[in-house]
Amino acid sequence: MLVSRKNFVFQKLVNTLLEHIIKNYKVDDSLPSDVVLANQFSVSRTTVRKAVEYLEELDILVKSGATKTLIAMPNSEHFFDVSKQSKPKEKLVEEYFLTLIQHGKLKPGDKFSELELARQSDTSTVAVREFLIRFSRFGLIEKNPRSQWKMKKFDEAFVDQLYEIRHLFEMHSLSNFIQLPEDSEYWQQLNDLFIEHKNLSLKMETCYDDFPRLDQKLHGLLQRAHPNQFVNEFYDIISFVFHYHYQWDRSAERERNTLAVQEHLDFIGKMLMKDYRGAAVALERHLNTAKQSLKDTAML
Amino acid sequence: MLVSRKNFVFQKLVNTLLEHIIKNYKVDDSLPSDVVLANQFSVSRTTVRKAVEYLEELDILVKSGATKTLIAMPNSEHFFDVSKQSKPKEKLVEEYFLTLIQHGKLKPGDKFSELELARQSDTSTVAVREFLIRFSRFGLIEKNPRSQWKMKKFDEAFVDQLYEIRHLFEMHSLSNFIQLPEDSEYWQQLNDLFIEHKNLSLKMETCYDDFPRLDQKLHGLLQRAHPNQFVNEFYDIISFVFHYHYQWDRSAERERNTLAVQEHLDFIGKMLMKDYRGAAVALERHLNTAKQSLKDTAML
DNA sequence: TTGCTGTATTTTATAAATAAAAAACAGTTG
DNA sequence: CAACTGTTTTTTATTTATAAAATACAGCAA
Repeated sequence: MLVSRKNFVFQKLVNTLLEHIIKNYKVDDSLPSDVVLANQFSVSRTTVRKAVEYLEELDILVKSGATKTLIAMPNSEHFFDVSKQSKPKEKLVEEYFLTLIQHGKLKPGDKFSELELARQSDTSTVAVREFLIRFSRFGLIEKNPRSQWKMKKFDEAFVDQLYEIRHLFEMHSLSNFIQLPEDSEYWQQLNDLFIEHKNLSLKMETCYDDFPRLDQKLHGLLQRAHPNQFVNEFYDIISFVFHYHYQWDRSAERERNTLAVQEHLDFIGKMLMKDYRGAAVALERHLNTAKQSLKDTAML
Repeated sequence: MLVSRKNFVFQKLVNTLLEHIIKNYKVDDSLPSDVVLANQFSVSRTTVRKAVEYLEELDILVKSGATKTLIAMPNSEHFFDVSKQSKPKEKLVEEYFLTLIQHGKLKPGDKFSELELARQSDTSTVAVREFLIRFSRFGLIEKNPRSQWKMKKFDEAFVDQLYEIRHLFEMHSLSNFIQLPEDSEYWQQLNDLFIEHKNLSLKMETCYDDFPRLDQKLHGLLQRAHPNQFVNEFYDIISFVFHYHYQWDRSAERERNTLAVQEHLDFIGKMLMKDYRGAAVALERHLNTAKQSLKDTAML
């Protein structure tokens, strides 16, 4: 099972090179130098050379000194079958791990082993380890040396602290947004978003699961208007925790989202009317609802 | 050079066990069961067994079935020499890496290799890798697959965003502190801290490098009064970045700290007088000074 | 010079092997 | 049956080996 040690970068380069040739060259044309190709496709020259060598073997081009002359157009046979190539390790682990969580196989307090994860997700322990270290910044898992990883229990203090920061950040974003000049493009975008919310609220019966997208969009807009990498990173945590807990309790999802859309509408509406105080109150109410509903779900 | 693969946990347990015996037992006493010992010293029973076996070899105790009888008191010869045991890998890497940074060997924009770091710090690439991943949450390093790590360049936007959050958090901490009941112990602690600042300000000529400790203490106090893990983590970043940049420019350190102490005094003083507005203004001023001085140093 | 090729060296990613430690299992005894 | 011991199985930590890719070096030609 040496699949993962295969020369991915090489194969991918060959494929892009073939495509590139088909699109931009014809027989008898000559290709740019190694260095140019390496820069163009963001790989090292070593890889370019190997790929060119390979194309020579395929009788697609001939190389003599500095010139690479195209002698035949590539066809579909020449491409590497990339479909069977599994995704990047990191993605594999992540997907598998999140699936476990979403299916409730890993609940707060549970322990799990790196080795097991590696086997199940068809990756190496190293990949697993690196993912878990990265993931641990969400504050949902922890480990002691020589001992297994453990899902942290999710106590009320955690939720309170999380929402305390969220409150702080969103109020801050709000106050920044309000100060945007009248002719800023973001006001238009906010208006569009208001309409999107309005539309969704009309067909809430069927499309209630479309809300998270809008929620994401609203946050994205506020972030673009006044970017801050720390706020952004924090929001990753928020939205993960959010998913983490709602994934296995969809019971009240429609009601939850219906309410949330209404609160968003209220909030955005007040903003559009430049009613800062009103918007702040609406936001406050929204955050409180969200916090409470998270608690209700998580602390059963 | 198999040093690092040695049985650290085992040796440490033997030593603590010997100490424990000297302190609490005498010849002919019998020791508790494996399980009890394992729990008491937070190791697995496997390790306890190996340690007990080892003590038997040393003729310190005899085991027959369930009873472990002490037959001789341990002496200093029996202890493992723990001094030659290098610290935990993680610490080693961390120290070496931070030293590099502090000596200006790694400046923004520089690249460095895991292998090199592993060699220099006398650890494995795995340990290095794990440290770097963990460290990357500070946002000071980054890497692309198959490529080396790189010190991020430290632009003005980063400082602005950092201080934007700091501003938000510290104002929040302030407003929380002000709301503490009159008889809260924290007011007393704040008062003590005020006096400490006052004392330091008198001998600033010589003890100016004592300021960071007080700064840390002030933050610690605010955090204890109203704990929030996210704020805390963020402050780690702040203080790291702070060190990262001042370490190689101590030129104006005394003036910087003298000013900072004055600003702290102003700030704490206003708090003690319950002058919320005044304290907020003082804090604002302090943060601006800090930000500006960081920029002056970092953006040379 | 500059920009290229060919070759050699380094480094990262990955696998496989193994020691140390933890955890699970199976009896035994009071 | 509860608590223990002796034994076996798993798991983590660490090292070593190697393929893939990136980088550095040396020399050549315009």
